[in-house]
Amino acid sequence: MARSTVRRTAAGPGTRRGHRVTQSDVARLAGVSQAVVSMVLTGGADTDRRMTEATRVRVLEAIEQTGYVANPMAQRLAGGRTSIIGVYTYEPVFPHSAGDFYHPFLEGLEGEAQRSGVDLLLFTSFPPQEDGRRLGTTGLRRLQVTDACVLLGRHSFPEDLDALLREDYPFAFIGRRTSPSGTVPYAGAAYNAATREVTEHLIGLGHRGIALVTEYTDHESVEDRDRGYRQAMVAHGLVPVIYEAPDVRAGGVLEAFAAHGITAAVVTSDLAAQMRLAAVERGVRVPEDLSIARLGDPERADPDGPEWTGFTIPRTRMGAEALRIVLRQLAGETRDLLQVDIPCEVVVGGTSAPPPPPAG
Amino acid sequence: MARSTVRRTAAGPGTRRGHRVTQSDVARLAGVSQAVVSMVLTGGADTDRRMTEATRVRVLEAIEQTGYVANPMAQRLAGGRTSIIGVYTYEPVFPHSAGDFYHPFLEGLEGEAQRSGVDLLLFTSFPPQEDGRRLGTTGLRRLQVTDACVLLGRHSFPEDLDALLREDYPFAFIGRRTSPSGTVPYAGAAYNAATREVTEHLIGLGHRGIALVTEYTDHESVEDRDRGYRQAMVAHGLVPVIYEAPDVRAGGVLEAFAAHGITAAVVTSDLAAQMRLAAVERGVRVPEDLSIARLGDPERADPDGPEWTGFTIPRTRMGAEALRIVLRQLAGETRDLLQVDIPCEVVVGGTSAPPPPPAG
DNA sequence: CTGAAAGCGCTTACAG
DNA sequence: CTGAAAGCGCTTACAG
Repeated sequence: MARSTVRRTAAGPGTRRGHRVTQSDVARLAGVSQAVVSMVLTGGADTDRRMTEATRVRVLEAIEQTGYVANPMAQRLAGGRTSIIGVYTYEPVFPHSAGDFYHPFLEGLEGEAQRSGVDLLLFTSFPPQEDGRRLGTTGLRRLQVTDACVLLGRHSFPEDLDALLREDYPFAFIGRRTSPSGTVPYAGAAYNAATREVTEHLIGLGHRGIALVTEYTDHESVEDRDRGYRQAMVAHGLVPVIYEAPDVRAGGVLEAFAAHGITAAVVTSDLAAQMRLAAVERGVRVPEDLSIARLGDPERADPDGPEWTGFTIPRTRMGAEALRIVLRQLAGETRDLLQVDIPCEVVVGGTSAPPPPPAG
Repeated sequence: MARSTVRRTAAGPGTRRGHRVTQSDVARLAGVSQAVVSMVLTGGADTDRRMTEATRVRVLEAIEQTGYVANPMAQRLAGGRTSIIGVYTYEPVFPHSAGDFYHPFLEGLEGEAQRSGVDLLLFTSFPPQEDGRRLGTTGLRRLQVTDACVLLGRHSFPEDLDALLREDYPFAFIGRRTSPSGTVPYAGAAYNAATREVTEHLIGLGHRGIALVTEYTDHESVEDRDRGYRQAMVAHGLVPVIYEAPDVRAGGVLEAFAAHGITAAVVTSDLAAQMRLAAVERGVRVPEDLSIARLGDPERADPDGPEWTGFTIPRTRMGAEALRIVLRQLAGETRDLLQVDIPCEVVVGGTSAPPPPPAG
C-alpha cells in the first residue's frame, strides 16, 4: 500500500518507461532525506555514527518494501562505485577461429563476477584493426566509463600499457605484462616455474642435451619460459641451447639435434605438435629417440594427439584472479600486491622417456 | 595547445582520476554553449535547422581536437541513448559444462555489436538459482540500466516474459518465446519448416511409418518441431505417431517401432545419439533397418558420431539477429515486425535410407 | 532559430 | 551528529 503513494514530482525524460524506484522514493517512505538513504547504502565504516540505528532500520525497511535497486549509471556519474567492471579484449573472443583460447578466461571472469556481484561490460564496439585492435587515447577514454577494467589478448602493446599506467585507472591484464612506466597489474601463469620443473623432469630422466624451441617473439610469456629453462639447465651444469623460430616442419632442427647430441626438447605449445609430426615423418621416434615436452596446452584441443609431457595453463583461474585484482585495487590496495602468477599443472605424459643409449 | 587552456572550474568527485574531456570543454573551445555540443552530437533529422553549418563545423572540429568521447553513463541518465545493450543469460554461459550451447549465440552477438558499435553489458552478477536463475522484479530493475536487453537461456519463464512486456522495456529473446500478455520479440530458428522438410525427405525415401521422438517439455522449440512433423505427415496422408520422453536406452521404443511398422524416426537432438546407440546395441542397423533424423545439432560436438541426416541450428545468426531486433526497437519500430525465424540448414547424411523391404 | 535551465539518480563535501 | 546543496556529464523541454 505504501507503493501506491509514491509519486514522482517532476516527470523528467527518464520517467518514460515504467516508474523506477529511486532513493527519493525510499526516503519519502522512510521519512528521511534522500542523502540519508544514500549514506545507509554506501556509507563506509563510520556509517553507524552518522545516524541512529532506528533511522538505519527504517531506511532498510523502506528499501525492502519498495524493492529499490540502485542505478549504477547514476552511481558512477556521481563519482561512486558501480558494480560494473569493463572487459577489453584485443580481438573478438567468441569466434570459433579463436579456438579455445579465450573461453576459459571468460569462464573464470564470469564465475568470479557472479561471486563478487559485479556485472561485466564487454567493450565490443571497438572496430577491428589489423594485428589486433589497439586501445589508443579514444579507447582509453571509453574504458573509463567503468570503475576498472580487465584486459586480455594475445598481443602486448607497450603504448597502451603506458597510457593506462599514466591515467591511474584501475586495470589488470590476463597474462603477465611489463612496462618501463610502472608496475602492471596482472594475473599470469607461472611459466617460469613450470618450465623449470619440466626441464628438470627431463634432466631427471637422464637427458643432458636438452633444447628449448620457441617462436620468436619478445612476449612476456615466452621470456618466462626461456628463463625457467635456463635456470634448470644452469643449475645442473648443463648448457642451454635455444632454437628460436626454427622451421620445424622442414626437419633441419632434427638434424641439428642429432648433430649436437640433443635428446630432449622443451617446446612452446604451438610448435610441439608440429615438431612431433616432423619427427615421426623422419623416423625419429617420440619418446624413444627424442623426448618432447610441451610448454602449455594448445589453443585448440587436439583429441587425436598423444598424452603430452608438459604443463597446462590455468586459464580459468587467471580470468578469475584478474577480476579479483581490479576489485582489490578498487578497495584501495596498492599496485605492488597486484601481480599474481598462478601455478601451472605439470603433467608427465607419454612424450618423454630416458634418452636412448649413446650411439657407438 | 588548445588542450592546455581547458580547465575544469568545479572539481567534483568525478575528477579524481585524470581529466576526462566533457562537452563543456568542447563547447568552450568552440565558443558555444554545452547544450549546442550535445545537439550536434545527438540531434535528429532537424539538427541542420537548429544551428548554422558554421557552428556545426566548429563544434565538430573542437571534438576532433579534444578527442572528446561521450560518457554513456551520463547519456543514459539524462534519458538519452547509450550504446550499451544488456545481455541477460538464465545461467552462466561460459563454463565448459554448458558445452557449445551458448558460444555461437555469443559469437553472433559480439559480431553484430561490433558492426553496430554497441558495447554489451553482461549481467553476470545475478546469483545462481536452482533451475536457472529467474529475473524477478529486482532483476528486471537491474536490466533497466541499459537501453535494451537481449535474453538467452534454455528455459522459458512465463512470469518473466509477462513482467518484461508490462514494463515496455525493449528486449529480445534468442529462441522463440510466447506469452499470453503480448508479442514477444525474438530471433529464433525455423524449426517448423526444417522439421517438415526433414520429415518430407523421409517420406520421399519411401517411409510411411515415421515417428517423432521428443523430450517431454512444453518448450516453444519443441512445439515448433512437433508442428512441422505433423504438417508433413498429414499433408501426405500419414498418421503422426509421437513418442514423448521415452526411455530410449531401455529399448522399449525400438520394440514399439517394430510392432507398429515404424521405419524412420525424427528425433530431437539430445535423444538422437542415444537412440542410435540403443539401436546398434540391439542389432537394429541404422539406416538399413531404421532411419534416424536429428532435429538440431547437439550442444556438444560429437566427432565420433555419424554424419547425421537432420538440420543444424543457426545459432550465430540468431545471436546477431536478436541484437538487431532490440536495436530496431530502439529506433522506434513496432514490436510486430520483431519476430524472426531464421532458416535451419537441412543436411542429408548417412543416417537415412529407404525403408527395408516389408518382412514376410 | 538559438541558448540557458532543469532534471536524470546518485555521492560527498560542507554548512548547521 | 544530521540535513540540505552542489555536482557528476549528459538530453531535451522551454523560454527568448
